[in-house]
Amino acid sequence: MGEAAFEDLTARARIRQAAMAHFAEQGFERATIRGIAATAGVSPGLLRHHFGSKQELRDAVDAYVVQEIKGLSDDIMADGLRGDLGPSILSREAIRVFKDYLLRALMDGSPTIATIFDEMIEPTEQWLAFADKDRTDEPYIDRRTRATVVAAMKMGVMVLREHVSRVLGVDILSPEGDRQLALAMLDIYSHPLVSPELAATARAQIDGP
Amino acid sequence: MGEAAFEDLTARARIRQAAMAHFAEQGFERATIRGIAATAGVSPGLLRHHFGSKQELRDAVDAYVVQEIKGLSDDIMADGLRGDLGPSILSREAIRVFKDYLLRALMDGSPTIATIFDEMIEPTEQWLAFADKDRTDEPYIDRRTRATVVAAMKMGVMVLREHVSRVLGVDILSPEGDRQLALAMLDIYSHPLVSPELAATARAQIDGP
DNA sequence: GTCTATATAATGATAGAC
DNA sequence: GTCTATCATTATATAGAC
Repeated sequence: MGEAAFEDLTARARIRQAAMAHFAEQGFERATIRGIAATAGVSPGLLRHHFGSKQELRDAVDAYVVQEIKGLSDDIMADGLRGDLGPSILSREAIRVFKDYLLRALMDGSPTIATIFDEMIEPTEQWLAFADKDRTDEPYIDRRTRATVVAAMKMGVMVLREHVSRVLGVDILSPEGDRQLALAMLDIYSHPLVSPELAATARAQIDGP
Repeated sequence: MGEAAFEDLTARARIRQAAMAHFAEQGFERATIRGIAATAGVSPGLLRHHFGSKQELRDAVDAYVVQEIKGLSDDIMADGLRGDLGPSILSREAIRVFKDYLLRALMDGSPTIATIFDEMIEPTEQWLAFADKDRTDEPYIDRRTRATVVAAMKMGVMVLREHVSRVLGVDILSPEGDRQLALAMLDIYSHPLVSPELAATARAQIDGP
């Protein structure tokens, strides 16, 4: 799905696509049925005919996005929704809409979309298990907790992409920005940001009082 | 500011406080003038009298929040809005509202609030400068870029706090959740997540093709 | 399946009295 | 400074024609 020409889609699919774009760009509240219908090239009435209400339309889009995202490889999931996808059924532009929608929905608190975050934990945990092999000391915090935080860190950068892009002077969703971000994350992940001594001090401070 | 009893505040201040809470919880769009007025215990008309319009009210709250946040120590800034504040003019609950508002505004794209993110970069850069002393290899990416990403990572965890809290089973804004989060971040920061060899391979993959 | 037209509700904005 | 009452707009929801 997603590669067919917009005009070739059924009205129902066009409405869904248009809704996804509008919700992603403007958020659920600001997006209007009229605006979505206009983009889809249909009347507001037809929107109701197919989806019932704005909320139900949102639910439908949520379910669709979850279904499509879960169809993507675990690679992408583990990568925190950033990184090259290579050959995919989804065009690059379509991917961007999915990302945007997902990030927006994550903050709007959609229960359906929340499962996506949950499913990012597992691969991250496996990644940490691999990294833990090189450790000499025992982790003070269980792996699942650390995996959750790491997953949130990776996704959080995307959520704040507007600000990251502004400071860096390059859109991190562009090829060049994506490359810079990947290199920066790689560098950060492969080097400690806090020395063992400092960590011990800070830990004592947290646990102590 | 912020410690005075709500009822003791002037109507104007109560409106501002109520608006901050409503905007933070529901976002700018969903929040209503009537709702804010009700929380503030005033009429919708008085809201207009003092602030002119909903947008101007938002601008006023933005400016107020920026002013208050910037009054806090650089420690907190560098800490990415998490960590203990110790003795402060702001009560713990008030801090939470500030955090919530800030995080929401960061995503709603307020230019005024954006400056807060920008000012987090500098202390993060200094932190990285300190960490870089322990490095043997030369960073592939300039410090400012890495600082921006690290700052976004830290803040991103807070932005996604709803999901992090759900997975961990504890509100990361609660004392216990805050503690767990601090320990997890400390552990993550003080250990490489990617080995040098793997990093080199990945880097070649990014830069190569 | 698709449209037009209308009803209903909510909201931001406004005017004017006290 | 503060309120009540009202306007004008907009958006969703609905009904019914084609």
